[in-house]
Amino acid sequence: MVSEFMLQQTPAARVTPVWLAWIERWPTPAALASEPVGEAVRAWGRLGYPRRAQRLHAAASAIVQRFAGQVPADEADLRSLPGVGEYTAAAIASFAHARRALVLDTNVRRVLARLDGGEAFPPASISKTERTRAEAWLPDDPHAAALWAVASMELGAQVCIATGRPVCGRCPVADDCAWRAAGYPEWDGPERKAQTYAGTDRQCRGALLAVLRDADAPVPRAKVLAAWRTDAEQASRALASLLDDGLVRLDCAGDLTL
DNA sequence: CAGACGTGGTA
DNA sequence: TTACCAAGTCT
Repeated sequence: MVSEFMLQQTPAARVTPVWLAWIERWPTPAALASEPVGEAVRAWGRLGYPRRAQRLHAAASAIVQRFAGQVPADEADLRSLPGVGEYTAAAIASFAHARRALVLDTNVRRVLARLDGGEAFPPASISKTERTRAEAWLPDDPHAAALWAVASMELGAQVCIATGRPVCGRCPVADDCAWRAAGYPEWDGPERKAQTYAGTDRQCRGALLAVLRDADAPVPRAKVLAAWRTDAEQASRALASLLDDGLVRLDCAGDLTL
């Protein structure tokens, strides 16, 4: 569950060291839930999207309170936890509990779009067609389904990759691939819009939060805002949103902490 | 359903 | 150097 949270939109290579330290420090949901959420945000380091740390901490608390400290195996129960969406619930049910679940991440979606759909990429948002298609591939036996889930995801991550040319020479189903058979037609769907970052509120929030993550004591407001000199108004607004999100808190002296 | 939400690696 | 994007979730 911890790894799945960390892997949401974050490459595995960057997750590994943080995950190792996290699991050693907090081996159980109860261990994590017993510490302040700010410690989770700090331990999250530079993985990005720090609200995931906040949600993981909240999920741990919910597991202690509602599931006797045990990570649930049922998808609906998993979905009731903060930060656990369609993908993560299926992944935990499948990988951790060997349940039959539709694990449809960006890798599997791409594999099926090519293998079955004959297109270079899946649509921007997950469609009914994709779920139906994926369901048809999923074996009935739970253990076989769980194996299919890891295998299809890994195939997408290592072989049927998003960037550059796929490594079809190492693909076990290359001969069955509709996209390959069609001669690798270019993606003709809507432009995949580049995500901007420089100068955004996201970058600003990250800069402010980094100050608090690296500090071992509460920091005066002015000192936090000084981490974003380019636009004082933006910094002020970003800090307000961080406070609003609960990622940053005000101590009794008026200083800021995680 | 589009847009917000971090960060860093690769081509 | 810019552009893309990486095991998504929430609003």
